[in-house]
Amino acid sequence: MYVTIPSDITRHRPVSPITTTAPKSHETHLKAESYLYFEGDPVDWLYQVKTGVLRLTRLLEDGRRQVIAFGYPGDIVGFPSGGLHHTDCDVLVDATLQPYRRSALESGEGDPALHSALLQAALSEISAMQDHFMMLGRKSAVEKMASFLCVLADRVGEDQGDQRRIDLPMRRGDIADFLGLTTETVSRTLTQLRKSGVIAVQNIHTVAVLRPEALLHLSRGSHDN
Amino acid sequence: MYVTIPSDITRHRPVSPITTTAPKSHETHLKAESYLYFEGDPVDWLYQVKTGVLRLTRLLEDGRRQVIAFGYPGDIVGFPSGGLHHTDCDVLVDATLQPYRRSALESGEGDPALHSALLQAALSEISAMQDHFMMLGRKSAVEKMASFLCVLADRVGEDQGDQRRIDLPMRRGDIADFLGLTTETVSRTLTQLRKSGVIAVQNIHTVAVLRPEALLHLSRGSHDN
DNA sequence: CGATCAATTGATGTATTTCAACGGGGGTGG
DNA sequence: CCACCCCCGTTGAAATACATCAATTGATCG
Repeated sequence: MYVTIPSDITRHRPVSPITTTAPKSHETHLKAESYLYFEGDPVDWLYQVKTGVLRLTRLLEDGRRQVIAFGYPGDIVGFPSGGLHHTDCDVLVDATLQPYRRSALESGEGDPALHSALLQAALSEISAMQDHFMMLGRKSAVEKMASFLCVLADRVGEDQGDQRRIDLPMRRGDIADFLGLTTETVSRTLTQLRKSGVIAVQNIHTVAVLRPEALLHLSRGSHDN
Repeated sequence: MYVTIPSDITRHRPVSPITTTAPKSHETHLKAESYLYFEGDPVDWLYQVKTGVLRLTRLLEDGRRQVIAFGYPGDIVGFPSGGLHHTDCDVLVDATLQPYRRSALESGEGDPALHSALLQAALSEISAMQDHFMMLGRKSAVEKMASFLCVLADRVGEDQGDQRRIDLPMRRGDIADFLGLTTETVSRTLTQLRKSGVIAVQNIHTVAVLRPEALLHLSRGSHDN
């Protein structure tokens, strides 16, 4: 999951379960805290997230970290480059994964539909990452947080009465490393959004969106509230 | 071209001319200032840059801009998502392009080798963009500029005596929008690098790397110098 | 040669980081 | 079962990197 530009045009990229002849039997279950793969590992499988949440990270020698993406249901993780993984990937929330052979993407012999679906997923990935560039490079802290919450609300928010509830299984530091901020700034920005009545923080891992339009405006940088 | 992490392992991703049966006759020539495609255009062709430099940009409603990438020889541009282009692309330096049908990537009928090469290019793209995330989200201005110059020196630098000459055909504002900075900061950072003897600015569009190791250290954030 | 636009440099402002202290929630061990 | 502890999140105060605003220089072109 990347922070794409909220726009009614680019709406909802196909979070489709890849429909294919693949047998459901091979589904993999992983517990929180466990690692799916490490940077440098050879890629044998790609995975589509069915349930749960993954975290893809990249580390700098001096300890600085970038959370590349969160893996939410529908996302496909593990695209190889030079046959290798280029991030670490671990599990934030117990997850169910549908594995696909790397060869299904790269050679595609066997199941053309699957091959095509994986290819399209890779291409969507590129596009989504481009949006994410814009966010990392050009947006302020509030805009980043608002954008992040918008995307989450849209993708995995759950209706609760008339407001939308968002679960944040990751830690503040993960959000920070995802958005290019510090934990302190993430925290401050959340309280700021809370105090301005845009969201409510029900507990550390749950926020509710009280004024969706306001949140969207903030994500776009409309400072005219 | 993205700002990848300079590492002796990840060295030089295959900037290979796609070797295939494709006839050279179809090469396209484009003059500087001209546009190759716009955001929203349907994708019919992908292009491998043979000579020249392209600029891929994405615009925000309020005018903020992100330069997604520069297209240097070896790079492939125009990966579709949902069949559409998601950036604008125009020409910085007169360019020669080798076009490939979108179908060569997506259906691959006809030329399996070409299909595979384009797919691998897309996958490298994802990996390179992940490195770029790290740069945008976690690096300081000096680190960004140093990284940028390192990558350029490595990819398109030309030996000049014992130092390496880099051509910067783009404007300062382009570099800024690429690295998530302002033109002023780009300018100041360049003079800072110049005054510290790491580079020499021969003219607005040409810098020479005087101390490559120092530049590399700076790009990594080694502040002990 | 003057006009124009980009790049540089300076002065000032500010958003975010950094450093530091505090508090709360959850788990563990006594 | 309670107490303690540890980690994480929050909040505050101070520092700073970068942006913003503004003026000057420098290049390019008719």
